[in-house]
Amino acid sequence: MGRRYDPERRQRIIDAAIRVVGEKGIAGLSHRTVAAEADVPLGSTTYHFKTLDDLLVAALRQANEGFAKVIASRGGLEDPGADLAVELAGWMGEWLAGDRTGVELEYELYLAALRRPALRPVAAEWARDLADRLSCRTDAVTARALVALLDGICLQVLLTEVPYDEEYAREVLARVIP
Amino acid sequence: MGRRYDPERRQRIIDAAIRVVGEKGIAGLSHRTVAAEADVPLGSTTYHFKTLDDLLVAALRQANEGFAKVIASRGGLEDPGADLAVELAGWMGEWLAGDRTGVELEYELYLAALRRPALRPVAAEWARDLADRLSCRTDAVTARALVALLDGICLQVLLTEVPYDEEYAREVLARVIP
DNA sequence: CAACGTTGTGTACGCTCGTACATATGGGAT
DNA sequence: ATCCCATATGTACGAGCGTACACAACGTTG
Repeated sequence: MGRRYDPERRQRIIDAAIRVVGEKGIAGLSHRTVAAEADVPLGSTTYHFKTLDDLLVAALRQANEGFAKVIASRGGLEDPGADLAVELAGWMGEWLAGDRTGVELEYELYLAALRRPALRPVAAEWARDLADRLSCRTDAVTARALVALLDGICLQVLLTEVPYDEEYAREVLARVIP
Repeated sequence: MGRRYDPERRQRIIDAAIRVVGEKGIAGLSHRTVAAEADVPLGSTTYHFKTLDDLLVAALRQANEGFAKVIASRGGLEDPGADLAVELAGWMGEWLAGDRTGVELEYELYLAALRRPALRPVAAEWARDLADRLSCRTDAVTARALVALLDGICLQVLLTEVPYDEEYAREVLARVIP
């Protein structure tokens, strides 16, 4: 038979799932579509991931890791001298101005936790990680509030197609920081 | 043949769609499931709503109207003497403590706009309406920021299963209000 | 080298789905 | 009274779905 003992098979399936969700959304994700995208037979996807939720958990976790890497590479928010509101607003603008598919992918996976309890631990982990990262620069309550506000602002842009206004974001973020 | 000339047929289909989404989520919505829930034949749903997006638009719009009514009935946020942050935090706590199905329904319909452009105008309308309502009590920038923060706080509660902390909400909402 | 268990593969079953379409019905225009 | 057309209905088709399962390949272990 065909290719055997492919140790990265599982990883390639996750990558394919992320591409599929990015292109067609979670609604377009099925064992068959990932199989086709990853160029593996159907049985291979059902073997590695018994349910689609399992696959989604793996995909969301990997997407989060990629996102964390992007943050880290961009200075990492560690400079205690810089203005945090300015930094966050700039970073959000950069993110929203970039590849829209990637942004939608992240948020779709994140928001899917609303109806899929299996994804909630991963979503919670992600929110906590970001808050922890901000905690180096401010207190815990403010960090949580900043995460909430960032999410809310991003959602307004994504859901209502109102263009991102960096000055507005800077202004309201600054108000939350004591 | 069976029942004819049912002028409320369309409305009953929308009501059924809302019930279906509330119980099984958008993923469980189909012409067939709505037809069964509304007790009408399959052809009736496809006749009144050519696509599921059409049906979702109608459902989201109706859900928004119901929500607006709830706000209006609860004092309406019009009293200029009351503390706005306290009012909003209390109202959010009441909403999140109530029927979880209803809360999830609202947010699922709202967030679905991320991947369904057809829903975006309705989502935008809803966000604008709420901001307008708040504008009686504060300036436009603050109103928008409050909507974003409310959304972000609700999402944290819904996605991560962290219990709602009204005191925290009051505190950070107050910071946004100049 | 033989038995075994993990990993990979192909296929088929039963189900639900959106869609199309032929047909029926009766209110309103003429 | 007659015709037209929006409304309503039932059925059938093809596609895609999750799942199950028998079988193939090969590293590991004894």
